[in-house]
Amino acid sequence: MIELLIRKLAHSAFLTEADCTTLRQLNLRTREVPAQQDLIREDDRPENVILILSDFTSRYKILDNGKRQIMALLVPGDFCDLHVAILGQMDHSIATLTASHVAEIPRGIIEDLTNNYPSITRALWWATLADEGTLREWLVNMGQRPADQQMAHLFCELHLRLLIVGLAKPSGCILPLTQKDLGDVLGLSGVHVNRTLQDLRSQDLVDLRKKWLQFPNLERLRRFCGFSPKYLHLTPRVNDSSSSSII
Amino acid sequence: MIELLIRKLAHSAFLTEADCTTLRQLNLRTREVPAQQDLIREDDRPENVILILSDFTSRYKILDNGKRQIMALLVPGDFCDLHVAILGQMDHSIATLTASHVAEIPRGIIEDLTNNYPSITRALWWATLADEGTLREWLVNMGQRPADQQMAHLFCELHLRLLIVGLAKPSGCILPLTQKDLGDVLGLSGVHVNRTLQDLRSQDLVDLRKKWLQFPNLERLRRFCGFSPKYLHLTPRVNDSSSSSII
DNA sequence: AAAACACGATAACATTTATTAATTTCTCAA
DNA sequence: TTGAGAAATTAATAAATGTTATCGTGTTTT
Repeated sequence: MIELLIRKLAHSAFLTEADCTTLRQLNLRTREVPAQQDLIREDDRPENVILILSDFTSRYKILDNGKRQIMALLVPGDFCDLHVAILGQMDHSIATLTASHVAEIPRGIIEDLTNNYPSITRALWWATLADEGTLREWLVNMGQRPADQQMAHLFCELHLRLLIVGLAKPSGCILPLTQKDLGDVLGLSGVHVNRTLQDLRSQDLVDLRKKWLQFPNLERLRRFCGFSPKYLHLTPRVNDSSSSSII
Repeated sequence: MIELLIRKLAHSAFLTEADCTTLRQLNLRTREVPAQQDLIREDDRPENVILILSDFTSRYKILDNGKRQIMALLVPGDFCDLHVAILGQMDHSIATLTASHVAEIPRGIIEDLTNNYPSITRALWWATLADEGTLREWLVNMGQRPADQQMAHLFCELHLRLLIVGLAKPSGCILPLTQKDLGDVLGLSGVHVNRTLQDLRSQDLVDLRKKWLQFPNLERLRRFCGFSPKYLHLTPRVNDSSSSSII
């Protein structure tokens, strides 16, 4: 299971073979969490760091008026709360969208890693900073792109992030969100998500059915929404022919 | 000038008196930058860390279609790029909005601080993480709040951030942005910014004229937009009566 | 002082997106 | 297998926001 994390961090340009060995020796206890369950709640002071191992998880906030904004989608290999250690208190919640497997890593293990393995530390930093880049890109997406391009952009991003951890095909990937969930990610109503999805489909850009996202023509899709993955800060790995062509 | 930074970091709950002394001994070289000038450009690999000393600066991205999204407003006491050291390459640009004073801090000084002063290090971490919280809140703002509340929320945030560094009055603060700039922050057209501003004014919530933001009734404004500053992670300072009531 | 220019205000109109509600399809549990 | 609930679809209408264009005001430049 830790392989997911290794595959992801391999794109940071910092991880060495020795680091991989170190990580593989970690003994992770995994557990299954039902759908729509909070992993961490606003105001919590989490003691452990949670690593997502399967399915999708969301950072979200719910406003006084009952509206929900999803601020991040976490996919396998992502950490929930690597950064909260210092802050102490969560200013938002994290919940599964579907039933998921997660690992809880005691904070002590993380501290040991950051104290003794500088390149792993740098890789973890990199992961946090890539998350930040993603957050900024979502803001750009929401502020400046029309609904269809915005949605297409999100799909391109998720597809690439899943490719990196070996969980997508070149032609498509899973998308276990309801249209309402998607709306809460994009800041759109569920009805408009539906309309937009059909619009993308009619343009032969995206075909979403039964939680599977299919891209008839990925290149065209990326051009359509101006997707440029620079903000994910991926470093192509030299010794992996399959991933060198992804980006 | 470093006092600005100290005042800000004092809200992190980590800074000691000794830290303040350490910071005061830094010898900063400041320079003035004209309006609308890039401090850092996309793809740069900045060698120094830039600290804002006066006026407002923006993180932004420009899309293929020419639209600009401002992803952050930096106010005096904020760092531009504390985090890019590891990432290496900027995925966005930073530009002044009006003529500004900034200090360039050699990376070596930052490294010295983080190597030898753990509580300063934690305070710098805190600043980065508060930035992240702000970014998330902007996303919530854009996705779920109508234009008037969204704008009011931005004003409440800026006012509080300026209060912290001693640059605002309880009743208002400076806002050196054009309506177009505001639109690029909020994801609204310039025309709609104008409409919304008048709307807020007619509700006696905000009065913006000549770059000065006046709040006839701050409490009502905060209630109007559901402003809750938890996401800024401010720790009230015990020995400062003026700031303890701000939050 | 005059000219050029940026900014703000206003209006008319177009477009996008939200809301509500009704209907169908799908999924999952009994 | 069936029934109940969730999710997706569709349509009609309303509301929010964008676009374009014009005009006035103030500011900077010459």
